Amino acid sequence: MHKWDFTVSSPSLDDLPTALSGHVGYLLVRLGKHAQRIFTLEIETLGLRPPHCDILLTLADRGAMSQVDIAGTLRIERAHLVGLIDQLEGPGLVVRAADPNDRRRHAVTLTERGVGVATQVAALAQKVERDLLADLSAAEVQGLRALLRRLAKDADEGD
Amino acid sequence: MHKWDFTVSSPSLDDLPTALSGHVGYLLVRLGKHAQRIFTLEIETLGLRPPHCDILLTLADRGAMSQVDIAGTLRIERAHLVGLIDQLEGPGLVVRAADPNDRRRHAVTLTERGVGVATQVAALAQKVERDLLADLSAAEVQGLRALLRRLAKDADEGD
DNA sequence: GACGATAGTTGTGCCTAGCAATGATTGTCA
DNA sequence: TGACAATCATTGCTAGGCACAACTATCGTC
Repeated sequence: MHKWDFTVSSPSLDDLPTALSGHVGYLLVRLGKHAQRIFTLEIETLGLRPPHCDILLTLADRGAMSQVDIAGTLRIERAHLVGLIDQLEGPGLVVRAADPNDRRRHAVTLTERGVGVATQVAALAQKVERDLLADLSAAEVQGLRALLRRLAKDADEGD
Repeated sequence: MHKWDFTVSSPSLDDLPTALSGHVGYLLVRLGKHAQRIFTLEIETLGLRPPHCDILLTLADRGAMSQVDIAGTLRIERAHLVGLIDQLEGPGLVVRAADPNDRRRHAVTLTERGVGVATQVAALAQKVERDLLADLSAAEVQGLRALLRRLAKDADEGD
């Protein structure tokens, strides 16, 4: 005889102590990791990881930027950015150009190919967004986004 | 003459391309990391890291649990849990006991000291929660929590 | 009693993140 | 003009989080 005849359902939120699942902070951490995970799987086919995509989308929106500016905008360490830009420059998605006004700076710019990949990334991000918010109404999504934006702004000011 | 007389304000959400800041997914990732970061700083004084606290709070709520159950509830790898339990057993916050019914299992239980620390952790979590949600009304917090809970539940079912 | 499944453990590798230090360049100020 | 602090990109080091494979001991099934 089986000791347990029912299949053990994957533990859901209901199994969590309210000391965890009742906290917005914990939910944010958990959902943030989940969103990161499914996005990572989605962009795997492009040979990119999340920070690469953040950089591509930022450059697509802003045009040329120095590495300090990119790092500041995306809250990435300058030091890490070096390798990330290298990995984007390898396949020819971005180029580093010397800034004539300030020879310490490298102006990072999207190539034509980079623009194309950025477009694909944006499409995949939209897909992830739809999957993530499938069960919410348009009004709920709008309200959620507004609240999260306020929290994010508060967090930025707190630094 | 200074080239820039104004101090460069820390880049906020307004500096982000809407391709990023307009996505709930991106906001969740960013806020999740932020919540994790301030909580980590808060519990540093206890010599603990976030996963330790998750375990302590879960055990405080559930009583004795096997390591697989803990791992399943908290979505932590069994393998990773081994070291975490070790680190909690070292200072005497939990104990591993042999389960008489199943000698493969180790029943992990809070010690008296563990119960005390779990209480401190819960208090710090409350503090972080207040800081994080300082600018939201009670009704907004409630609405936000409800939406996040639904998303978390969807995410669990999707696995 | 043989066999597959489960629990705990060990090890490996990748990604993320923070901090220190260096060389080149720039802006400031005496 | 020249000394000096600050800035930019880079390299190196350290550590946590996470996923996966493999091993041993034990359990449940047949």
